[in-house]
Amino acid sequence: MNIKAVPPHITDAEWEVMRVVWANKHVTSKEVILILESKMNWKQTTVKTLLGRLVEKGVLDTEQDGRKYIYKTKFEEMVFIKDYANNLFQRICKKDIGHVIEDIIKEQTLSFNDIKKIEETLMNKKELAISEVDCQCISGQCECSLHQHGEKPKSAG
Amino acid sequence: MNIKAVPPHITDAEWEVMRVVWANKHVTSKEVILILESKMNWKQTTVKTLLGRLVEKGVLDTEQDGRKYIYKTKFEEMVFIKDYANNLFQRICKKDIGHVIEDIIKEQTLSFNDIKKIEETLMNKKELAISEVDCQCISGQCECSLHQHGEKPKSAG
DNA sequence: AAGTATCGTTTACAAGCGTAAACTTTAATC
DNA sequence: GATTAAAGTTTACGCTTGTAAACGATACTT
Repeated sequence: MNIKAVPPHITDAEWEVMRVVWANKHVTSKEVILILESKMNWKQTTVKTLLGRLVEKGVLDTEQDGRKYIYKTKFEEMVFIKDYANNLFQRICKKDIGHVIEDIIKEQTLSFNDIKKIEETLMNKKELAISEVDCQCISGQCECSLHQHGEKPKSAG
Repeated sequence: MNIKAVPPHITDAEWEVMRVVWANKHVTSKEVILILESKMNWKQTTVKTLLGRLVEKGVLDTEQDGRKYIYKTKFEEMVFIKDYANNLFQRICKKDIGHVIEDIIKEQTLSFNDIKKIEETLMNKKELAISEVDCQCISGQCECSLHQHGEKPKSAG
């Protein structure tokens, strides 16, 4: 019964470090320091602090190798990405999700192949589609309650 | 030359308050307090503090009405949603954006109509599609640099 | 063996955030 | 006009985050 584990929360600075860990199967602090030094302009100890916090939080595992550590992630990047995305969709009225997805598509750069893949995903999604998404906001936190039939008001002028 | 203004950063707690402001054209602190009291279990002053900080940050405008204020937003909800979404896409390799969008679609609940709209958006997007998205990561922060032709490695086993 | 370069660990410290008590002002009521 | 209730303002306080300096332990060098 694989409970979909919500990963620990990581901060922006920690995310930068994690990208290095994800891109390389395993890393040492030195490697992370070198990779991030120009992008982030961090002192060495800053990276070390962040690695330490990530270990504390249970995001990274360490394996000793002489006097140094090899750091490995315990969570795939996608877990954090999904968490971040879910976080966004939890802040909005469920009825608006489709609209937000449209907006994302308009905003981001996509290749022909990306589009093809998304189209396929959408085709499959039709099987699971419903006729109307249920707004799950509390009254007063979205506009749905202000009118009858679930549709959001277009121009409440 | 409408510069796309990045809105001030608002915190999670502030976002809860903003949802009330967005849902109602304008609100008083009392209204916000009433609307959020059961969901958030906040004391009255907590809401007042948050409203105060939002005004400080320039997210809300006030208009005095006797001894009380009428609060109005200076930014539409969509501005913050877009900002949040962009924030996500800035943390990942550009080549993965399509994949993440697919994932979002799989994960979220959508109506037939949502799907239809997204399909239309995708159709239009084809005009702007490119043959290959350029990874904009620095070397060491994504896997693209580990091989030749832009395609991400499937299973680097 | 002594010196030095490298790792990791501890401590630091200001700003931001969640959450609220205490205080002040002002409008409404008796 | 004095009292009270309702708004806003000030102060608070512990935790998190970004960013590091200082310190201690250890491995390589001479």
